Amino acid sequence: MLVGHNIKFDLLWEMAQGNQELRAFYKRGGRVWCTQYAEYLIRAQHPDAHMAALNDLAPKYGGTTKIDEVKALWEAGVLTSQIPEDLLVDYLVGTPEEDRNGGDIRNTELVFLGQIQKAVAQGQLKMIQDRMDGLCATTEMEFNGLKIDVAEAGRRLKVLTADLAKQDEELNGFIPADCPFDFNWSSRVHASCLIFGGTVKYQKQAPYLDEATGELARKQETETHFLLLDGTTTDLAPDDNSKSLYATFVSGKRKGEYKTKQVKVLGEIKVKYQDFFYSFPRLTEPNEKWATKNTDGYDAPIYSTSGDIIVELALRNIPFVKALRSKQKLEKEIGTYYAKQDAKGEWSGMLTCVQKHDHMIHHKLNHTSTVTSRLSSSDPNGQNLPRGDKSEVKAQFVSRFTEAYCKVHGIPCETDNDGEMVEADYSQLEVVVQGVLTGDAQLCQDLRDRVDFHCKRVAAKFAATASHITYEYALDWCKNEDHADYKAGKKERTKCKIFSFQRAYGAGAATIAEETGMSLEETQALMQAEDELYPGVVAFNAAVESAVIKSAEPFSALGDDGKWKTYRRGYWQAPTGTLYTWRSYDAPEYARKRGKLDTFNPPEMKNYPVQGTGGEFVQCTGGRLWRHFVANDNYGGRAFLVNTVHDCNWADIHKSVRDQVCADMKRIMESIPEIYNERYGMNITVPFPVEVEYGPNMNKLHHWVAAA
DNA sequence: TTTGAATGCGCC
DNA sequence: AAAAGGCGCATTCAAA
Repeated sequence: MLVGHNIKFDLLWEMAQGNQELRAFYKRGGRVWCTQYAEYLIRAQHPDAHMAALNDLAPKYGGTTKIDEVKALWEAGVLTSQIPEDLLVDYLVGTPEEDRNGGDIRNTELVFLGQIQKAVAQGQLKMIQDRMDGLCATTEMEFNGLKIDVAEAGRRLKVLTADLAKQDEELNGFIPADCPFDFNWSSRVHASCLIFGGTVKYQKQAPYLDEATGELARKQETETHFLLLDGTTTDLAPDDNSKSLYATFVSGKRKGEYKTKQVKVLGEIKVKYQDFFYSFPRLTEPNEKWATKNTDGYDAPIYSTSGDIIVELALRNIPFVKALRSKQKLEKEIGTYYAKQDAKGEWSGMLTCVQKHDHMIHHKLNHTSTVTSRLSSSDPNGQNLPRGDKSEVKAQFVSRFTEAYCKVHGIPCETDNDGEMVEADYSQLEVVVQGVLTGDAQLCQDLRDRVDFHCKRVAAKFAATASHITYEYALDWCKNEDHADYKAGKKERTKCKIFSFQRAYGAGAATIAEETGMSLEETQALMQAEDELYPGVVAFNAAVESAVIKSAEPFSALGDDGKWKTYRRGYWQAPTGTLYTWRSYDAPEYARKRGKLDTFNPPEMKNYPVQGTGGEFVQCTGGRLWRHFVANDNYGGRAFLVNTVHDCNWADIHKSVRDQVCADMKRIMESIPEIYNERYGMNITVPFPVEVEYGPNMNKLHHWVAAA
């Protein structure tokens, strides 16, 4: 076993050096243990344990703190190879006084040994081991990286930029001609004032009154004047009539020359930045719930101009809102997923992460940054790329198996790019996980029957209200395009789909009614039907809540009002061993009156177990996938794992291994019941169906079907 | 000029 | 009588 703190860093270094021993080590069953990751899991993903430093952990496990000298050199940008060797040795294994049994390595060892004890005591060892293989998988994904079609990105960026210019031109026609400041449609203040009326405060350089004189302030300048005999001065040059009034030198080197004097005079009118106000008339009535915390120049509320509000305004025939919505979308897409230069010339956006020499992006997959044990991604975030129905960004993500690449690596090649991208997704992962965790008999049966949950809810909704319909009828109504009233059925299904997600995680009837457009009564009826249909879910949520309250310990924290108060922190442990923790928050006013000062947040308690366990399953099978790829030498260098997004894995493959890779990914990812029933003694009775897609880029994927 | 809060939006 | 959750990144704006 290789043990290290944030070991991904060291593994990536070794891989970049071309260390072949590492692969051999893995092949013979070698494992890793990251003390940073283990600490995070042992502490139930408590925010304090996110990306913890070894320096902070070591003293808690009987170790020492790092030698500051080395740390200081690193922070100053000195390369390790440039640091004196004896200093590095002291840093790594301790000083001679410590018998060379100290330093970073001893600290890591102490932390590791302590963590093993804790993990065993808390029933977390298997879970941590499985996640460590998942860590190897993401390390491999980061190392492999994502290939970007830079030419395609450039073409798309040009099109988007031209479109944006068009929207800007249209929008600029709606700025009042007398607007005295630089109107910015991206400014929430400007947009709100223009649409809903309001006063923009802007700064401009302008003259001002001098407090001492009451006159316009002016610069002071000095001028050279002629001195007159009466002691006054003048800027007029002497002429024949006036020269007798001017003073002259009567002796010395300058004898006969006119005397001069430096005098202070009022110069140009001074200006300074001052606040000015410009009011816009109201074009349309704002909804008071759109008010933000911000105010305009006269302290009136600024209203949100976010996407959904702009969409709502479009129904009111406001002439420019369509262009404004287009601009918002284009700026988001260009700025976040392509590239943009700000006023200072700084570049931002995803394309700034593309390596110039090989057009690869090596994104980060972070294991210790969420409270639910999910992964996060950054630099760039590979987990929030716009979907294909929204944007073409994903078309930039292509295969690395170009003709040139194949030539270098001795892989046969028939076209200019023989590669394909593969995405393997769990279907409805969180619903499946809810079945596993709650054990609800009906939910599990429905999952085994591969029921369409949204259609089932459509049926339940109508069963609970006036007209009764069967599940079979709902299925036909909502999904059969030939059904006489298919359009209405599809709409009903969409509403129920929104309902499902909101309901599952604790949204209130009011929120759901608002979101789905259903009436409050309709929503409540559906919620009740749901509880009756799946009583195990209700019981499970109650059990989590009672475990949290039972385990809760007090702690102090700053409240919303800036005062230190006592809150509670409680825990719940999943059957896999993963721990979850929640803190309480200030109770609402009515509860405080009855002496209840703090409460736990039910939506958080409902959400973490499902979201976290889903993430855990994906990481576990990610580890299995990685082991499989290692054992097969990445299919002879023809397939690479490259990304994971909460319920899916991506691979970059040569088409010659497509069927094999797709079949293997599907089989391994679907093996969750076998893994957890054997290794964890669980009793999972529901399938984890995986759909596999492949295609020339991540925006053009087709379903893969196993050969008969 | 830098920093942090607020807002908004991309994904699951 | 309250409550979908989890992220990362970009922009604006006010304060330091």
